[in-house]
Amino acid sequence: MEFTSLLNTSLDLNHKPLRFLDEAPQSRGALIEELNRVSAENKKLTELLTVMCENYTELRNQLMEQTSKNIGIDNNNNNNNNNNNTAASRKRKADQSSINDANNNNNNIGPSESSSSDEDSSKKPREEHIKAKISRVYVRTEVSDSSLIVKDGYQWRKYGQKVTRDNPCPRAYFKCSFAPSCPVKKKVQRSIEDQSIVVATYEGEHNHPHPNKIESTTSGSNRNLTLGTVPCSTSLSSSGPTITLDLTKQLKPSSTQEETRSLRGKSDAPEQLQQYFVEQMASNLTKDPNFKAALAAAISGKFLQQNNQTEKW
DNA sequence: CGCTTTTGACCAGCGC
DNA sequence: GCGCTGGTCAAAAGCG
Repeated sequence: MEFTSLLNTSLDLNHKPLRFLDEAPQSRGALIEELNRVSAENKKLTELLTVMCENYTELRNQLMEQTSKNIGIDNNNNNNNNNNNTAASRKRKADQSSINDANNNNNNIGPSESSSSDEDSSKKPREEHIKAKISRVYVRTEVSDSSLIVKDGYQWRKYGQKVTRDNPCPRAYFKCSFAPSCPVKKKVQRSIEDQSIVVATYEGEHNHPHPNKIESTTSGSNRNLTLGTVPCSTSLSSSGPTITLDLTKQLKPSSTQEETRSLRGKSDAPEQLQQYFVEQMASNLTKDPNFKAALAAAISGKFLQQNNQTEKW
Protein backbone atom coordinates (compact mmCIF):
# COMPACT_ATOMS: atom_id res chain seq x y z
CA MET A 1 0.00 0.00 0.00
CA GLU A 2 1.25 3.43 -0.87
CA PHE A 3 1.86 6.07 1.69
CA THR A 4 -0.32 8.40 -0.27
CA SER A 5 -3.35 6.24 0.25
CA LEU A 6 -2.70 5.91 3.95
CA LEU A 7 -2.26 9.48 4.91
CA ASN A 8 -3.91 12.19 2.97
CA THR A 9 -1.88 15.30 3.56
CA SER A 10 -3.55 17.38 0.95
CA LEU A 11 -5.07 20.57 2.27
CA ASP A 12 -7.91 21.76 0.18
CA LEU A 13 -7.26 25.39 0.88
CA ASN A 14 -9.32 26.47 -2.07
CA HIS A 15 -12.34 24.55 -0.95
CA LYS A 16 -14.20 27.68 -0.01
CA PRO A 17 -12.51 30.66 -1.57
CA LEU A 18 -12.76 33.98 0.10
CA ARG A 19 -15.47 35.70 -1.79
CA PHE A 20 -14.98 39.01 -0.03
CA LEU A 21 -11.62 39.40 -1.66
CA ASP A 22 -13.13 39.35 -5.12
CA GLU A 23 -16.46 41.01 -4.62
CA ALA A 24 -17.48 44.22 -2.95
CA PRO A 25 -18.87 43.50 0.54
CA GLN A 26 -22.64 43.67 0.73
CA SER A 27 -22.62 44.91 4.25
CA ARG A 28 -20.55 45.03 7.38
CA GLY A 29 -22.59 42.19 8.85
CA ALA A 30 -21.98 39.91 5.90
CA LEU A 31 -18.30 40.69 6.02
CA ILE A 32 -18.07 39.86 9.71
CA GLU A 33 -19.98 36.66 9.09
CA GLU A 34 -17.57 35.74 6.31
CA LEU A 35 -14.69 36.62 8.58
CA ASN A 36 -15.96 34.33 11.29
CA ARG A 37 -16.40 31.51 8.82
CA VAL A 38 -12.87 31.91 7.50
CA SER A 39 -11.53 32.11 11.03
CA ALA A 40 -13.25 28.86 11.90
CA GLU A 41 -11.88 27.30 8.75
CA ASN A 42 -8.44 28.55 9.59
CA LYS A 43 -8.70 27.10 13.06
CA LYS A 44 -9.73 23.76 11.55
CA LEU A 45 -6.75 23.81 9.23
CA THR A 46 -4.43 24.61 12.10
CA GLU A 47 -5.80 21.66 14.04
CA LEU A 48 -5.38 19.46 10.98
CA LEU A 49 -1.80 20.55 10.65
CA THR A 50 -1.15 19.81 14.30
CA VAL A 51 -2.61 16.32 13.94
CA MET A 52 -0.50 15.76 10.84
CA CYS A 53 2.64 16.81 12.67
CA GLU A 54 1.78 14.51 15.55
CA ASN A 55 1.20 11.62 13.15
CA TYR A 56 4.48 12.30 11.44
CA THR A 57 6.37 12.34 14.72
CA GLU A 58 4.67 9.15 15.82
CA LEU A 59 5.44 7.35 12.55
CA ARG A 60 9.02 8.53 12.69
CA ASN A 61 9.45 7.25 16.20
CA GLN A 62 7.96 3.90 15.15
CA LEU A 63 10.40 3.68 12.27
CA MET A 64 13.33 4.45 14.54
CA GLU A 65 12.13 1.83 16.99
CA GLN A 66 11.72 -0.80 14.26
CA THR A 67 15.09 0.00 12.74
CA SER A 68 16.92 -0.34 16.04
CA LYS A 69 15.01 -3.57 16.79
CA ASN A 70 15.86 -5.11 13.44
CA ILE A 71 19.54 -4.35 13.78
CA GLY A 72 19.47 -6.56 16.86
CA ILE A 73 17.52 -9.28 15.04
CA ASP A 74 19.96 -9.08 12.15
CA ASN A 75 22.81 -9.84 14.47
CA ASN A 76 20.92 -12.79 15.88
CA ASN A 77 20.22 -14.17 12.45
CA ASN A 78 23.84 -14.02 11.46
CA ASN A 79 24.46 -16.52 14.24
CA ASN A 80 21.45 -18.63 13.38
CA ASN A 81 21.27 -19.44 9.69
CA ASN A 82 18.80 -22.28 10.07
CA ASN A 83 15.88 -19.91 10.07
CA ASN A 84 17.05 -18.34 6.85
CA ASN A 85 16.56 -21.48 4.82
CA THR A 86 12.81 -21.38 5.15
CA ALA A 87 12.75 -17.78 4.05
CA ALA A 88 14.89 -18.56 1.01
CA SER A 89 12.59 -21.38 -0.03
CA ARG A 90 9.72 -18.95 -0.14
CA LYS A 91 11.49 -16.59 -2.45
CA ARG A 92 8.54 -14.99 -4.13
CA LYS A 93 6.60 -14.49 -0.96
CA ALA A 94 9.60 -12.85 0.63
CA ASP A 95 10.12 -10.65 -2.39
CA GLN A 96 6.51 -9.61 -2.30
CA SER A 97 6.67 -8.76 1.36
CA SER A 98 9.83 -6.81 0.81
CA ILE A 99 8.02 -4.76 -1.76
CA ASN A 100 5.20 -4.17 0.67
CA ASP A 101 7.60 -3.36 3.42
CA ALA A 102 9.41 -0.96 1.17
CA ASN A 103 6.15 0.76 0.52
CA ASN A 104 5.33 0.84 4.19
CA ASN A 105 8.69 2.28 4.88
CA ASN A 106 7.92 4.78 2.22
CA ASN A 107 5.18 6.05 4.48
CA ASN A 108 7.77 7.53 6.72
CA ILE A 109 10.18 8.74 4.14
CA GLY A 110 8.09 10.43 1.54
CA PRO A 111 6.02 9.92 -1.55
CA SER A 112 6.97 8.45 -4.88
CA GLU A 113 10.34 7.16 -3.85
CA SER A 114 10.47 4.13 -1.65
CA SER A 115 13.59 2.58 -0.26
CA SER A 116 14.62 -0.68 1.32
CA SER A 117 13.05 -2.07 4.40
CA ASP A 118 14.73 -3.47 7.47
CA GLU A 119 11.62 -5.53 8.17
CA ASP A 120 12.88 -8.46 6.09
CA SER A 121 16.23 -8.49 7.73
CA SER A 122 14.74 -10.67 10.42
CA LYS A 123 14.07 -13.39 7.87
CA LYS A 124 16.84 -13.10 5.34
CA PRO A 125 20.58 -13.30 5.22
CA ARG A 126 22.46 -10.06 4.85
CA GLU A 127 23.17 -10.63 1.16
CA GLU A 128 19.54 -11.09 0.29
CA HIS A 129 18.61 -8.12 2.38
CA ILE A 130 20.91 -5.94 0.32
CA LYS A 131 19.74 -7.55 -2.87
CA ALA A 132 16.16 -6.81 -1.99
CA LYS A 133 16.73 -3.09 -1.70
CA ILE A 134 13.85 -1.62 -3.62
CA SER A 135 13.14 1.88 -4.71
CA ARG A 136 10.48 3.28 -6.94
CA VAL A 137 10.64 6.28 -9.19
CA TYR A 138 7.76 7.88 -11.04
CA VAL A 139 8.65 9.53 -14.32
CA ARG A 140 6.36 11.67 -16.39
CA THR A 141 6.60 10.95 -20.11
CA GLU A 142 4.60 11.50 -23.23
CA VAL A 143 1.65 9.12 -23.47
CA SER A 144 2.57 8.49 -27.09
CA ASP A 145 6.06 7.46 -26.08
CA SER A 146 5.89 3.68 -25.73
CA SER A 147 9.62 3.09 -25.36
CA LEU A 148 9.43 2.54 -21.57
CA ILE A 149 12.88 4.06 -21.20
CA VAL A 150 13.72 5.82 -17.95
CA LYS A 151 16.90 7.78 -18.47
CA ASP A 152 18.60 7.75 -15.09
CA GLY A 153 22.19 7.83 -16.23
CA TYR A 154 22.90 4.14 -15.80
CA GLN A 155 23.29 1.67 -18.65
CA TRP A 156 20.51 -0.90 -18.82
CA ARG A 157 20.05 -4.02 -20.91
CA LYS A 158 16.52 -5.12 -21.52
CA TYR A 159 16.08 -8.83 -20.95
CA GLY A 160 12.36 -9.27 -21.01
CA GLN A 161 8.93 -7.79 -21.42
CA LYS A 162 5.67 -9.05 -20.03
CA VAL A 163 2.05 -8.03 -19.92
CA THR A 164 0.88 -8.37 -16.35
CA ARG A 165 -2.59 -9.21 -15.16
CA ASP A 166 -3.35 -5.97 -13.33
CA ASN A 167 -2.03 -3.65 -16.02
CA PRO A 168 -2.59 -3.92 -19.79
CA CYS A 169 0.59 -1.93 -20.40
CA PRO A 170 3.62 -4.20 -20.82
CA ARG A 171 6.24 -4.32 -18.11
CA ALA A 172 9.86 -4.17 -19.24
CA TYR A 173 12.69 -5.86 -17.33
CA PHE A 174 16.17 -4.36 -17.33
CA LYS A 175 19.53 -5.35 -15.87
CA CYS A 176 22.33 -2.91 -15.18
CA SER A 177 24.88 -3.45 -17.93
CA PHE A 178 27.36 -0.83 -16.80
CA ALA A 179 29.20 -3.36 -14.63
CA PRO A 180 28.93 -7.09 -15.46
CA SER A 181 28.63 -8.05 -11.80
CA CYS A 182 26.09 -5.36 -10.92
CA PRO A 183 23.02 -7.08 -9.44
CA VAL A 184 20.63 -4.18 -9.95
CA LYS A 185 17.44 -4.83 -11.87
CA LYS A 186 14.82 -2.42 -13.02
CA LYS A 187 11.17 -2.94 -13.87
CA VAL A 188 9.47 -0.27 -15.91
CA GLN A 189 5.75 -0.10 -16.44
CA ARG A 190 3.30 2.59 -17.34
CA SER A 191 0.94 3.52 -14.53
CA ILE A 192 -2.54 2.13 -14.98
CA GLU A 193 -4.03 5.23 -13.35
CA ASP A 194 -2.09 7.80 -15.32
CA GLN A 195 -0.69 6.63 -18.64
CA SER A 196 1.65 9.59 -18.75
CA ILE A 197 3.44 8.29 -15.63
CA VAL A 198 6.03 5.55 -15.97
CA VAL A 199 6.83 3.63 -12.80
CA ALA A 200 10.41 2.39 -12.56
CA THR A 201 11.09 -0.10 -9.78
CA TYR A 202 14.75 -0.58 -8.90
CA GLU A 203 15.87 -3.72 -7.08
CA GLY A 204 19.25 -3.95 -5.43
CA GLU A 205 22.13 -1.57 -5.13
CA HIS A 206 24.73 -0.69 -7.73
CA ASN A 207 28.15 -2.06 -6.82
CA HIS A 208 29.80 0.59 -8.93
CA PRO A 209 29.80 4.37 -8.95
CA HIS A 210 27.33 6.30 -11.04
CA PRO A 211 28.55 6.58 -14.67
CA ASN A 212 28.23 10.35 -14.43
CA LYS A 213 30.43 10.45 -11.35
CA ILE A 214 33.11 8.54 -13.22
CA GLU A 215 32.61 10.90 -16.11
CA SER A 216 33.12 13.93 -13.94
CA THR A 217 36.17 12.52 -12.15
CA THR A 218 37.89 11.30 -15.29
CA SER A 219 37.33 14.60 -16.99
CA GLY A 220 38.90 16.27 -13.98
CA SER A 221 36.13 18.79 -13.65
CA ASN A 222 35.11 19.54 -10.11
CA ARG A 223 31.71 20.97 -10.72
CA ASN A 224 29.81 22.91 -8.15
CA LEU A 225 26.76 20.83 -7.27
CA THR A 226 23.92 23.17 -6.56
CA LEU A 227 20.33 22.60 -5.61
CA GLY A 228 18.84 24.13 -8.65
CA THR A 229 15.41 23.66 -10.11
CA VAL A 230 15.32 20.10 -11.35
CA PRO A 231 12.68 18.71 -13.65
CA CYS A 232 10.48 17.70 -10.79
CA SER A 233 6.81 18.30 -10.33
CA THR A 234 4.78 17.89 -7.20
CA SER A 235 1.06 17.59 -6.98
CA LEU A 236 -1.34 17.51 -4.10
CA SER A 237 -4.17 15.29 -5.19
CA SER A 238 -7.06 13.84 -3.29
CA SER A 239 -5.07 10.68 -2.78
CA GLY A 240 -2.16 12.56 -1.30
CA PRO A 241 1.03 14.27 -2.35
CA THR A 242 2.93 13.00 -5.35
CA ILE A 243 6.37 13.88 -6.55
CA THR A 244 7.11 13.22 -10.18
CA LEU A 245 10.69 13.25 -11.33
CA ASP A 246 10.89 14.09 -14.97
CA LEU A 247 14.24 12.44 -15.51
CA THR A 248 13.79 12.53 -19.24
CA LYS A 249 14.52 16.22 -19.22
CA GLN A 250 18.04 15.56 -18.10
CA LEU A 251 19.09 14.91 -21.65
CA LYS A 252 18.34 18.42 -22.70
CA PRO A 253 21.45 20.51 -23.10
CA SER A 254 22.13 23.59 -21.01
CA SER A 255 22.23 24.03 -17.28
CA THR A 256 19.75 21.26 -16.49
CA GLN A 257 22.52 18.73 -16.90
CA GLU A 258 24.27 20.10 -13.87
CA GLU A 259 21.02 20.11 -11.97
CA THR A 260 20.29 16.50 -12.78
CA ARG A 261 23.83 15.61 -11.84
CA SER A 262 23.14 16.99 -8.41
CA LEU A 263 20.01 14.86 -8.24
CA ARG A 264 21.87 11.77 -9.32
CA GLY A 265 24.51 12.35 -6.73
CA LYS A 266 21.82 12.39 -4.10
CA SER A 267 20.20 9.20 -5.24
CA ASP A 268 22.82 7.28 -3.32
CA ALA A 269 21.89 8.83 0.00
CA PRO A 270 18.23 8.33 0.97
CA GLU A 271 18.33 10.93 3.71
CA GLN A 272 19.75 13.53 1.40
CA LEU A 273 17.24 12.51 -1.20
CA GLN A 274 14.42 12.89 1.29
CA GLN A 275 15.66 16.32 2.29
CA TYR A 276 15.94 17.18 -1.34
CA PHE A 277 12.36 16.10 -2.05
CA VAL A 278 11.10 18.18 0.86
CA GLU A 279 12.94 21.20 -0.47
CA GLN A 280 11.56 20.59 -3.91
CA MET A 281 8.03 20.21 -2.57
CA ALA A 282 8.35 23.45 -0.64
CA SER A 283 9.83 25.15 -3.66
CA ASN A 284 7.07 23.97 -5.94
CA LEU A 285 4.37 24.88 -3.44
CA THR A 286 5.67 28.41 -3.18
CA LYS A 287 5.67 28.66 -6.94
CA ASP A 288 2.06 27.55 -7.15
CA PRO A 289 -0.09 30.70 -7.47
CA ASN A 290 -3.18 28.87 -6.22
CA PHE A 291 -1.41 27.75 -3.10
CA LYS A 292 -0.01 31.24 -2.58
CA ALA A 293 -3.44 32.82 -2.94
CA ALA A 294 -5.02 30.34 -0.56
CA LEU A 295 -2.22 30.81 1.94
CA ALA A 296 -2.44 34.57 1.69
CA ALA A 297 -6.18 34.36 2.20
CA ALA A 298 -5.76 32.13 5.23
CA ILE A 299 -3.15 34.43 6.74
CA SER A 300 -5.14 37.58 6.03
CA GLY A 301 -8.11 35.89 7.61
CA LYS A 302 -6.05 35.29 10.71
CA PHE A 303 -4.90 38.91 10.82
CA LEU A 304 -8.40 40.18 10.28
CA GLN A 305 -9.59 37.96 13.07
CA GLN A 306 -6.98 39.40 15.41
CA ASN A 307 -7.88 42.92 14.36
CA ASN A 308 -11.49 42.13 14.97
CA GLN A 309 -10.69 40.92 18.46
CA THR A 310 -8.62 44.00 19.30
CA GLU A 311 -11.39 46.20 17.98
CA LYS A 312 -13.82 44.56 20.37
CA TRP A 313 -11.52 45.34 23.26
C1' DC B 1 30.90 -8.15 -36.06
C1' DG B 2 29.39 -7.19 -31.66
C1' DC B 3 25.96 -5.38 -28.92
C1' DT B 4 21.08 -4.59 -27.94
C1' DT B 5 16.26 -5.58 -28.38
C1' DT B 6 12.44 -8.60 -29.19
C1' DT B 7 9.66 -12.37 -28.07
C1' DG B 8 8.16 -17.02 -27.26
C1' DA B 9 9.38 -20.66 -24.12
C1' DC B 10 10.42 -22.10 -19.78
C1' DC B 11 10.59 -22.11 -14.68
C1' DA B 12 9.12 -21.46 -9.97
C1' DG B 13 5.90 -19.80 -6.50
C1' DC B 14 1.31 -19.60 -5.06
C1' DG B 15 -3.67 -20.47 -4.49
C1' DC B 16 -7.26 -23.65 -5.05
C1' DG C 1 -1.79 -31.85 -8.89
C1' DC C 2 -3.13 -28.17 -11.82
C1' DG C 3 -3.60 -23.71 -13.58
C1' DC C 4 -2.32 -18.96 -13.22
C1' DT C 5 1.08 -15.52 -12.92
C1' DG C 6 5.45 -13.03 -12.68
C1' DG C 7 10.14 -13.37 -13.74
C1' DT C 8 13.99 -15.08 -16.56
C1' DC C 9 16.28 -17.29 -20.46
C1' DA C 10 17.97 -17.57 -24.96
C1' DA C 11 17.61 -17.72 -29.97
C1' DA C 12 16.61 -14.69 -33.65
C1' DA C 13 16.39 -10.20 -35.51
C1' DG C 14 17.83 -5.48 -35.74
C1' DC C 15 21.17 -1.88 -35.73
C1' DG C 16 25.38 0.92 -35.96
